[in-house]
Amino acid sequence: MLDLKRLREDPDSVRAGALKKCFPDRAAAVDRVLELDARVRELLPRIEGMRAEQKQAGKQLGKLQGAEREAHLEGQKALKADLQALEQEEKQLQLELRSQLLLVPNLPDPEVPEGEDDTANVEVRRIGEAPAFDFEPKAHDDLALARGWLDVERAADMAGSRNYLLFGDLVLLQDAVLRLAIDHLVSKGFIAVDPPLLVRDKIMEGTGFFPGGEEQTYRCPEDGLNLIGTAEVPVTSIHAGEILDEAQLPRRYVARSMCFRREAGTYGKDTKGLYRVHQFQKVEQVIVDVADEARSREHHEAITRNSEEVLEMLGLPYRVVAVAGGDLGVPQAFKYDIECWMPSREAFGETHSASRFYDYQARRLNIRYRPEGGKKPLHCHTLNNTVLASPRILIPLLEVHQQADGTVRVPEALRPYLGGREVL
RNA sequence: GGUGGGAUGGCAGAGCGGCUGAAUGCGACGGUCUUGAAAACCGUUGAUGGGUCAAACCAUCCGGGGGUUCGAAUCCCUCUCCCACCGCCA
Repeated sequence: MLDLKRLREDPDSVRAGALKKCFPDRAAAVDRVLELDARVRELLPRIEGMRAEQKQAGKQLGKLQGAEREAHLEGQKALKADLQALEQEEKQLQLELRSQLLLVPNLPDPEVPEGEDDTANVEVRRIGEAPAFDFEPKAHDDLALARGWLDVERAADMAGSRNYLLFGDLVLLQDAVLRLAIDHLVSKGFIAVDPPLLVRDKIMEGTGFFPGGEEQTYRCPEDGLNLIGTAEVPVTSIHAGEILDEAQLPRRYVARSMCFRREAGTYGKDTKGLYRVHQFQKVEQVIVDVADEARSREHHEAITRNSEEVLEMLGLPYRVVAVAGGDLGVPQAFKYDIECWMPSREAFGETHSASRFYDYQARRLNIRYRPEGGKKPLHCHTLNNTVLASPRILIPLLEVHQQADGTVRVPEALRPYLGGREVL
């Protein structure tokens, strides 16, 4: 969430930010927050004054005896009743204030492209060439089906649409590519994490997915738990409520996890193949560091590069785009998507998403650090990026490296993970 | 699932219902000493909100929520988590 002080001092830019992100109703939350805040600030001094009085008088009461004590007691009881009424009102206001504040989106950075949706995204760079085939290339699912690597019909029978069964070498390939991704990040000093996949509501709220993302989430209300849609959620929350030493920062984590998404409201969209599915595996990188915008920006470039390096090792052509305001989520300040070339689509398809948040998530999760010199704790900055998500990455991997006979070339970097095999 | 014990400041760990925002130790920070460092010694050191140019000052916070009381870290209820043992089971 945003700093209430900042919102108080500069509501216009917060409102403008929400509009740039195409959240008009959330821009309205800004006004609700201001109104509630004003009422709290009017009420609070009165309550504090009364409490001070109660405290003082109470201390004297402890020393009094007899009739004097009785008289005093009456006054205290009356004060208590008045105070309780005001406190009740204040509590209500604070609850409402917080829930409205949670709705206010993070401010988009100035360089976020204007625009309503992903058609306004701006290409930053393009690496690699779309492959030219001297035969009729297959789509990944047709290829996989022909090789007995994929079955969507039986998967749908047991689990509904947008599910899949993978078999044989494709399973091994998937494992290889995920492991390559982890190893690459570990070699850069990231700490490998295996996080919980079911998390509490407040963790979903802390990372900015709730309120708003409930529809996209598989929920277990009996237990108050939710299946994560990305390891960003548990990993960013590792240090929730803590005050870290500056010397411990930055924290760099890389997590491999299963991810679950309901994909509500996407009926009929991307129904073919393995592009949009309900469960998938993802290797995700997360950084928690000091509250320094310049450093956040450096980290953002670095984590984007990390993922690009993996794509380059895999021999996949891709481009990086700066995501437009209307395509940004509530908590992000800026986001790069990496899109891989997918021959069957004759287009780039999103495979990665690198975001920086500044202190927006850290404020919600209350992740702080103590700056060198023992000064006041500050809220950290957080960032994250996909390293690799499968089965989506299998789309370009199969399609780009396919051969005329239906086999698939294994990129050199992957061979050690597949027993040295050059072709699948 | 059952029973018992526990949750206090960055960490460890005390705490008769009013004199406790909290002893003590560690750590951190500042200083003395030293060529420099270590050790030793002295001092400072919780968070949040309000307030102030900055202070002073005021309020709140002892796992979360609720209650008893004029007054709660301290008593009661409840939830969560941790630890131990029993039962059950991958």
